[in-house]
Amino acid sequence: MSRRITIRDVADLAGVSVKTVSRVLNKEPNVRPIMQDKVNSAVAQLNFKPNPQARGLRGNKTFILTLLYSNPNPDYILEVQNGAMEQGNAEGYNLQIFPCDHKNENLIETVSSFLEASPQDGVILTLPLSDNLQLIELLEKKGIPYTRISPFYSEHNSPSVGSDDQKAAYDMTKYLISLGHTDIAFIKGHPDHSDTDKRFSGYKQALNEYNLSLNEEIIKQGFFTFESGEDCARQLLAQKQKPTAIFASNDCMAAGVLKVSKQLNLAVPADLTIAGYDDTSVSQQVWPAITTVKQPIHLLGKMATKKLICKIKQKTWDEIQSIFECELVLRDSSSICNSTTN
Amino acid sequence: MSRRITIRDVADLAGVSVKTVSRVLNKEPNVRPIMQDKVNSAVAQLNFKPNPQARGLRGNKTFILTLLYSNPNPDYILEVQNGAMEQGNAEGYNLQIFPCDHKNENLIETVSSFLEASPQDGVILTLPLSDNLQLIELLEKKGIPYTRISPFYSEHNSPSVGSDDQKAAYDMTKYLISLGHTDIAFIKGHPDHSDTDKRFSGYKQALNEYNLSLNEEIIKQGFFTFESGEDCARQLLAQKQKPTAIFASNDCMAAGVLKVSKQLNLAVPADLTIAGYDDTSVSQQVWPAITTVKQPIHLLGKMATKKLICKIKQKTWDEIQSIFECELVLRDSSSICNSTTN
DNA sequence: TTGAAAGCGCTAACAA
DNA sequence: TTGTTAGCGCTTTCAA
Repeated sequence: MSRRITIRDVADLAGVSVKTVSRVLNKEPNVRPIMQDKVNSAVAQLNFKPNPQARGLRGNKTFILTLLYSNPNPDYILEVQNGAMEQGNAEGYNLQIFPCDHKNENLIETVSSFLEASPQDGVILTLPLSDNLQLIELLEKKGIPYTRISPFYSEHNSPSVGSDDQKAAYDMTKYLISLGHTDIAFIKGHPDHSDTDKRFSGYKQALNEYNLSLNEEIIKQGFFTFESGEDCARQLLAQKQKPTAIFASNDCMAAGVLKVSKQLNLAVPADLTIAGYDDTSVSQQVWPAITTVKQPIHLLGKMATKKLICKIKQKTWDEIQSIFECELVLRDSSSICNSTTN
Repeated sequence: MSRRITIRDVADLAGVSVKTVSRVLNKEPNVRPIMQDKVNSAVAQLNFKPNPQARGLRGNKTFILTLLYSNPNPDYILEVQNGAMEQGNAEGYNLQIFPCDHKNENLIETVSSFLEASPQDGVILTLPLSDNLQLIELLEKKGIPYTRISPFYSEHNSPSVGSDDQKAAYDMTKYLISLGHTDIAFIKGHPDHSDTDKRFSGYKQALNEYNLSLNEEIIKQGFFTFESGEDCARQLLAQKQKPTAIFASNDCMAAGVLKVSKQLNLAVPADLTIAGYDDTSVSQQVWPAITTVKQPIHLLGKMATKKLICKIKQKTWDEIQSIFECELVLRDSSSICNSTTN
């Protein structure tokens, strides 16, 4: 391994002072174009890359962003990671991850000690951490810039991005209604996730708009797990008047519903229409493939990172909260209602 | 935000020199216990955390490990990440991720420029990157310590960890044979992944041991994707003499097989036994749930990290390559062979 | 517009 | 065994 190229080497080669090189590298004003050219060509010639640690030490920066998450859905997390990476790298930041367990009693302590021990320029929070008030308080207290993905609470006036879950759930419900379904069951997500409420609201909104009454008997509390989907499906499909469609708040639970339907010899979609949410791989890999909602997860990761970097650089952004549209992905688990009662 | 606590504050409070504090922090020898106590209590009192950037700048270290991957399987990657995090954090390292695309023509350049721009102490490689000779050469040339997860090639004598894929595939095949199956089809994985060969070898080994002939007609080339599983299944199940069992090299493909079976009105497992590999979430969320092989992925991530840190610290490790056992996960997609021809 | 010098927080080399 | 000093590679301050 050869000796590291430093800013001094560049300065010597370009015949300028180190400060001038620094100015050019950091795009500071007040450098004559001639100087800039000299520096740039020296940089290129030596393939010089400034040492982030040295830059950080002096400027109290790290060029590291941390993604904090506690989410059992690998498809979701990986897509957020990819989006965050893409944007971060484009702007010269690296991405550090810190998976944690939101049910852990010592969460705050754990995160706090992590943040102290490993400095970073900013933090990205995903659900359900986005809504963890203690965590937000901690970040505020420490003065660490952060953005949140899909938060429910917006008191803190911190930048956030999200997708329009309510509208998507509304659209999906409307679609189910358009297929002729009137007994549309709903399986809610985990009460700790704020998504849960938004999706449920969209469902209610659509029913309301079409003058369908809200039937508490066909609204079940799930927990975003496959098993909870099964449980709810068993309850729903054991009722005298079975729903003709079940809208589950995520794909895992929808897959659970599909399993139970098959066990009960119900044909999907002929006897029962199923809809999920998230467009995770399982929704494509079961049969029939599940009709679902696709969130722009990659984009959320990207934009959260973009906003975070703006905040770090003290630049302003038009909107504190940006909401992106989801899209319906129609697959084979949904069809026109065949029920004789309708 | 208050001023950062530095080693000087600790030294002042403890009434010693900064070097003594440094010695205690780094567990260097030749410090009297009395001094150690003084320093430790000052550290605790001030809640002092050394600045990794400053330590790194001086010692040419970063305390950052990078996980390099290019793998379409989120369950796998996230589990590796978690394992690597767990071990890394325990030893004072942070984990940076760098997802890349192994099919990208500029992969080497991309990684190279990433490595130059963002210094780290070591790199962990997962498949298929573990077998990318150019990448390995790059790391060797730059003198960056690395470990590989599940590599096939071991020329480079670098530490690696892996699971015993051949044995697991052998065990699974033997299990299928024990159920009375003799026409056991095999769907191979992507030719770029070295896992593919190991799994196929295990299959062949078992057939051989039980004097079952290798029938090329029921061995198909898949690509680890759901669609390739479907394609292979369609070919296999269109043959005059259908296999009674299909062993797919991963769960995605097994899910594809399951879908096709259902489309063809074959009952699983009554008419067809299906086995997968990887124990990803999809294997549990389809119905019937798929019999599969569980790799100790979390452990692989952990051990790869542990070995990497040893290498960084120039400590030795007994074995250059550690192999861990997989386990069979028997679910509902496999049963005793009912075929009348047997 | 440019440069010299100081210093970010820590550790290595050396001195006491 | 302990302390002093220099310096890692960069940016900031201030002077030219």
